[in-house]
Amino acid sequence: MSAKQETKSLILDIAESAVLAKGFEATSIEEIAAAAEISRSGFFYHFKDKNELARAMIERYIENEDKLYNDLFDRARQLHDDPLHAMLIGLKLLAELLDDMPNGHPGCVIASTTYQDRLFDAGVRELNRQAILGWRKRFRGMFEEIAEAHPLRVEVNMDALGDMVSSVVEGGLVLERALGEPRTVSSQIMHLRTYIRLLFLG
Amino acid sequence: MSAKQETKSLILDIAESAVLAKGFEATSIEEIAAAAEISRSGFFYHFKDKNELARAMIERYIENEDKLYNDLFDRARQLHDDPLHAMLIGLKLLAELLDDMPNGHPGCVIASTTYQDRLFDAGVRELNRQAILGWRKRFRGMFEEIAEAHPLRVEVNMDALGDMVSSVVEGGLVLERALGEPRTVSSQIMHLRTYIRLLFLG
DNA sequence: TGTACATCAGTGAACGCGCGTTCACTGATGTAC
DNA sequence: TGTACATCAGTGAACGCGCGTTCACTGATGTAC
Repeated sequence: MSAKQETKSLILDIAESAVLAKGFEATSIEEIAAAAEISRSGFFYHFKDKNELARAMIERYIENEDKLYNDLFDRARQLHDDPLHAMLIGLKLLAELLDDMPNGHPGCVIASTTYQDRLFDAGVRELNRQAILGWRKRFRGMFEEIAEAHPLRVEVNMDALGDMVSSVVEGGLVLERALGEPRTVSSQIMHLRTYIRLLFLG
Repeated sequence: MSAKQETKSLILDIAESAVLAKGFEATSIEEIAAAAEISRSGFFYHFKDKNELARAMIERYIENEDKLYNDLFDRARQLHDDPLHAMLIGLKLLAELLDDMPNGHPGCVIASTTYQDRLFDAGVRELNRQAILGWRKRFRGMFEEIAEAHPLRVEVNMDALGDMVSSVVEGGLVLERALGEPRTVSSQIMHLRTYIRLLFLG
């Protein structure tokens, strides 16, 4: 990575953690620049305005999460041939990964920006929407594959079942932050895991 | 309600919907005052500063939610004697209530302020924490009562099960806002309902 | 290898604007006698 | 019932500050010949 891209990436790191702590509007370019050890005008060499920072930050967050899910469920699939057990292993790995974060998970950029969406243009809102829809599609596909091997014991809404993974993570993160209890998200994921097991195995 | 309290309540209504749309920092006293048809200094007759507005807004939100849960699960209990079926009815009523909101649920004040918690003092953060702990206690108690009549078929973390109601609502609201699909939260609640049924009845 | 020029990754000062908050004041309503 | 005073629910002007953004400029590094 070039020096330029390292600075840009540093700016995005700083911005992300500040936005998760205070929200986008309350995060000033001054404080980001200071933390990155450049001047305020140096910031504008990397981003033409604050909205472009938001877009870059969200795009990067979505890419990182996608990669995390890819790696994690690929690995789970290598550990077990059956799609249901691979899913159960994947959820356990996800719970462990979230537990291993020293100060708890810092929060989700999508949740934060969604709760401030009138600050952003339609492009940013569409980015968030597509991210959630992408995860719905990913997990819905996995659940459909599971249902072929293990017929569902009750009728359920498959889109909503696909959404459930994102929903449990988002809900768990809100509670984890509000409570200050580090293992909150992972406990919620373990309940989701129990639900999946009961749904397909009884 | 006195004219004074009506104005105060109007200010809180306006502030709540603005905060849910843009976040607290981006919501100016000027815009709140304008919408309430008073002057900026008129606002300060009702609240000594912006932080006091936040506290009042959050306190009122928690009281309203508590009352909603009280009414809803009291009514469910009147409809069925068995605590499990009362819970299942309560969750169905909750899902219907959320579906009946014309433009989708506007979002949760606790989630919004929790994702901006560095803006507020420790008192406000403690308020949010106690709200979540209160709901944990409420639902954990209900699940324990259910477990006496219907022994659990798998071992689960009861605190996390109590948290699940809040978590599903919070997660569903994030998705509902991000997607712009009105029935998202209620679908998640229906999955929670199926889980509860499977957990206690199989 | 030396030199001229271009590009890169910024700096520093200045801008106009909107923000939260204060303060002296005010007209309408309520209360005491 | 009339009047004096107090309280209520605000107003309007002013304040200092920090914000996002612009712009002319700069020293270090890269490239062409």
